[in-house]
Amino acid sequence: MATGRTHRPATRSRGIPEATVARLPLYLRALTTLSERSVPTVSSEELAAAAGVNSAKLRKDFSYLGSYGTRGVGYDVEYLVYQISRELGLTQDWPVVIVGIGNLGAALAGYGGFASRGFRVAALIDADPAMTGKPVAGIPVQHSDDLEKIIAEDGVSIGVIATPAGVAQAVCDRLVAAGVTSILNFAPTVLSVPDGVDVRKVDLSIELQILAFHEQRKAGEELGEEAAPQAAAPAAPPAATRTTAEGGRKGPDGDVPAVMPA
Amino acid sequence: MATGRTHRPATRSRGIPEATVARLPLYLRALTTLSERSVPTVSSEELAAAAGVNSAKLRKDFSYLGSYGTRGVGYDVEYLVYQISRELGLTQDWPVVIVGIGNLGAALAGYGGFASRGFRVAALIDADPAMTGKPVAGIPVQHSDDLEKIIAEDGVSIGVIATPAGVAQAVCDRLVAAGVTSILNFAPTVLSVPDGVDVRKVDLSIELQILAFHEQRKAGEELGEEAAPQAAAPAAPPAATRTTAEGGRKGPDGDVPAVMPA
DNA sequence: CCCTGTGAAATTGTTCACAGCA
DNA sequence: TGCTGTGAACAATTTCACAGGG
Repeated sequence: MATGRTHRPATRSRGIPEATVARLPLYLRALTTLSERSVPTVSSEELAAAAGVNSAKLRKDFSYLGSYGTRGVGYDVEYLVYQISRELGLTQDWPVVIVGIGNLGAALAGYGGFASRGFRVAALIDADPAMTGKPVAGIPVQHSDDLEKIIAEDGVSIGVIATPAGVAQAVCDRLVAAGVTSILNFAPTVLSVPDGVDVRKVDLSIELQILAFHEQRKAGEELGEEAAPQAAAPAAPPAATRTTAEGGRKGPDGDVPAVMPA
Repeated sequence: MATGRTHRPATRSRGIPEATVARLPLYLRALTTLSERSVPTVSSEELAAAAGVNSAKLRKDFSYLGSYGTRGVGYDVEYLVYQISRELGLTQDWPVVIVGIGNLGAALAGYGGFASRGFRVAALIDADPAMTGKPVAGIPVQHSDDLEKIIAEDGVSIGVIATPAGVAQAVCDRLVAAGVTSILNFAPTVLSVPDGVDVRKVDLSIELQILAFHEQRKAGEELGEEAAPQAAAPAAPPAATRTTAEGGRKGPDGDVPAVMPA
């Protein structure tokens, strides 16, 4: 992902599959809920249901962490909460800076899920001088001139970018230069970072587009596909006439359910 | 994903791999940028770099859509923008409702990426009567009592949930009952929906936890793993003594780099 | 006998490498 | 000659199904 950074070259460390890592927080949340309800143990079936996955997958995932269950019984909730937390590194404190305190940055600053799981908002940073000193979610906003100093002083290694797309790469570069090695990017841009820096992206518009794709499919299945099969293709194909693409393989409707609107 | 809904039972439709669908918006964004700069054509190499993927993957992805490139030349930017937009269903208008107008909901309402790509914010809905009528991002907030009416009148099929976790399932149920078939969920809960309804989740805290995992790994590689290998496990393991898990397989440090702190 | 842990099979996704067209 | 399109090799992930401990 990101741009640099292949996978995890040498040092495959322990080798917990990435897909499993991505689900651990899900399990942890479900377990936390059970813990609050003082449920002592869960079966893989129950926990899987609560986390929205299937039980075989859950058991396989847990098998990468070790044998933490009891056959015939299930998993001890408290113990598992601890093990997963430790595996995820949540038993330690992670100071985080949020850069770009617009609506989104403010929402993130006030998001309970941050504080609850070992993450501490060390600083809110914004380039607008008018924001400086203004408290957001109880934390005073600092000016971006001090970014490097703040990161160094607090030993911040995780940065959240909630700025406009235009400045995201510049902010990213400064964060990385100052020592940040993990970035959560909300700006709709591809960030390029040196090897060793992790970037995760959250992109609202992409998620919606994926939904639209499936939504369109649903509509096309019920009826016989309609919704403007092709109003008017903006530019014609590359060079030559449309011949190639039209007959070449798929084209606008290669093998859709095909019913022909009218 | 979600809770119900297996994969896409019968009607495999055209069969564009899910992983490819998830990348199409990425390509589209890169292409749009090129289009704005009036670049006429791109090679798979260039486009891949702009989208942050490798070129073989990009070509393979495009091959599922059809043969839209020209050998020896590359892809026509405008034409490809159109083809991908159509494939994603962005050539039609998608009215969207956002439920829960807190900081996050407001950020979403004002997010440019929504309006720009065929998505139209049809309504903002909140349960707080004090919010009703108040304009957010230029759109007046409506009360959740009218949710069903709004959805029916505007023919909304995509809903965004930005409410507190506690009410997310209830909101989801109402949306689905009213006819919404795609949901983008920002609340930290697993939503359960009937078959045929798609749910995508965006979870800030999960992303951070994944970053923390990798961050921890990095720290553990440089030094010889430290950071409190296990301060004090909260509850002991299930029943019996720790024997099983400790010697059984992995336990707290099964095969970590192992250097022993002190 | 219930429920975990896990090999092995099935599926999905990625990368390679090159044939072939413009 | 340059770059797409794609079979085939490879890798990751999911699912099955069942051995085996409590």
